[in-house]
Amino acid sequence: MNTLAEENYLKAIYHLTVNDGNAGTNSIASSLNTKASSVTDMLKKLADKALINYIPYQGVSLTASGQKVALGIIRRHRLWEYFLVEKLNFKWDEVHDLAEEMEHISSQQLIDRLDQFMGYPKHDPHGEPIPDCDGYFNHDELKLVSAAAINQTGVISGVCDHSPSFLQYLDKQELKIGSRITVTDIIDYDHSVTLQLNNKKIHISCEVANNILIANE
Amino acid sequence: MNTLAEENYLKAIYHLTVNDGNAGTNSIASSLNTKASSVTDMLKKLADKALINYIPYQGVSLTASGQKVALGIIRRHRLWEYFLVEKLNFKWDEVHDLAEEMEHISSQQLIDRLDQFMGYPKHDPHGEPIPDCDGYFNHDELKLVSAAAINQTGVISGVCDHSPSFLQYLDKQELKIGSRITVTDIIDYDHSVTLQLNNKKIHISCEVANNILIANE
DNA sequence: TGAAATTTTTAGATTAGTCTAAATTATTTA
DNA sequence: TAAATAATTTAGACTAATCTAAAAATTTCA
Ligand SMILES: [Mn+2]
Ligand SMILES: [Mn+2]
Ligand SMILES: [Mn+2]
Ligand SMILES: [Mn+2]
Repeated sequence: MNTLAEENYLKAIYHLTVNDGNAGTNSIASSLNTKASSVTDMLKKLADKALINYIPYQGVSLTASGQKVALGIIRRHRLWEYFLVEKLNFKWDEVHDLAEEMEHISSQQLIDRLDQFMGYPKHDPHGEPIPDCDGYFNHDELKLVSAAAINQTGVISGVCDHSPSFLQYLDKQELKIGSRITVTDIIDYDHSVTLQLNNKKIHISCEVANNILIANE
Repeated sequence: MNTLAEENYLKAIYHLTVNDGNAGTNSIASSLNTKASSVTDMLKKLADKALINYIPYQGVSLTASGQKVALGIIRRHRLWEYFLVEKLNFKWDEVHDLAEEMEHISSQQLIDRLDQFMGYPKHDPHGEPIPDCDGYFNHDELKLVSAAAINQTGVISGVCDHSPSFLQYLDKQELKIGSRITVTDIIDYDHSVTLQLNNKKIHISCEVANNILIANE
């Protein structure tokens, strides 16, 4: 089995490489709040275990088995987040750090029964897809609000920033997963966006628009 | 906060001292499957943190704050065991090792909401009392079946041995928490015991009788 | 009560994970 | 294309937790 530190590295590498296939030592270090030299040490261990492809100075990618481990951790993280919100009434801005701890409980049986108990949810409280027990999940086609055209309508289906302060701001604006919004105006000057939500007009900054994902209908 | 190793030591010391107030280095070592020299090292750390009273060569006891920490860990352990059995349909012989991992997730809010979600259970699947958030619990007056007299009736309310093989044996005999039994015979030769359970007669060894607790009515 | 046995502590190593500082390699840019 | 800059690795050290072997203290009991 893998240690807690190894699991955290694998998950970080997964997130860093899921779009562009390669991650550098520095980017891993900053995403884990650690130092580049510590990362180098760990990369050697993960390479020895055949969980990553590592060429010194050239960065890393996950091997098939490393990806499988990473997706297992992400599955556990998202299922626990769902559990905390749906069963224990936590708010969506309160669950991430707790799930960071809970994701390391390694029993396969535990997680599969938790999944069953909750009715096999497909998305976590932030709209992220939950991998099934084989690591498969739907790659939803989502678009940033900041990339939408005027008059475009969509359903809020995800957020890029999971920080409590961002999520609390969305709560205050009543922008939540599942809300149907229409982009009614885009200000040229600062790229801020006006949305129609039910009977309400909401004006959000470019930065906020850049962190909300909508599904086209 | 305390490390995982520190928590395991505190819990072990609690269990070793709950009856007789003092625990020695060797008994702690054997209950944690570690070596006496490792225990001595850790005892110094715990004493520095004022969690135990430690006099070299004289054994240890928990301080008030050490006991509070230990009871918090035991509360978490037993609540997770209850959750696993009642919500996720694990059997009572399957949950202990998993709870050993889960008990170290430290969020107070998590555990209090879990407690509420389950309706504030008073006992875990093995009949052990669950401390409340302040560490209080009922000290049930229980008696070993091996200490009962002929014709005594009681309700199975706890087990001393939590090993899967013992619990599976009890399942096979249909002896479970809540079963009303009567001691109908005690064999002088080997101290084995005959029980009446519903319409059935069950004969158990002295060793088994020594690990079942009943509540007098 | 004083040796023998037992228990406990100390001394010295080891491993995982981390750090700072220095050296090395790769990339940028003038 | 050769400095300058940036990224990465190496060297050496530290902490927590563990181990084995040896020393010291305590307990047992002849
Ligand atoms: Mn999260
Ligand atoms: Mn999430
Ligand atoms: Mn248990
Ligand atoms: Mn139990």
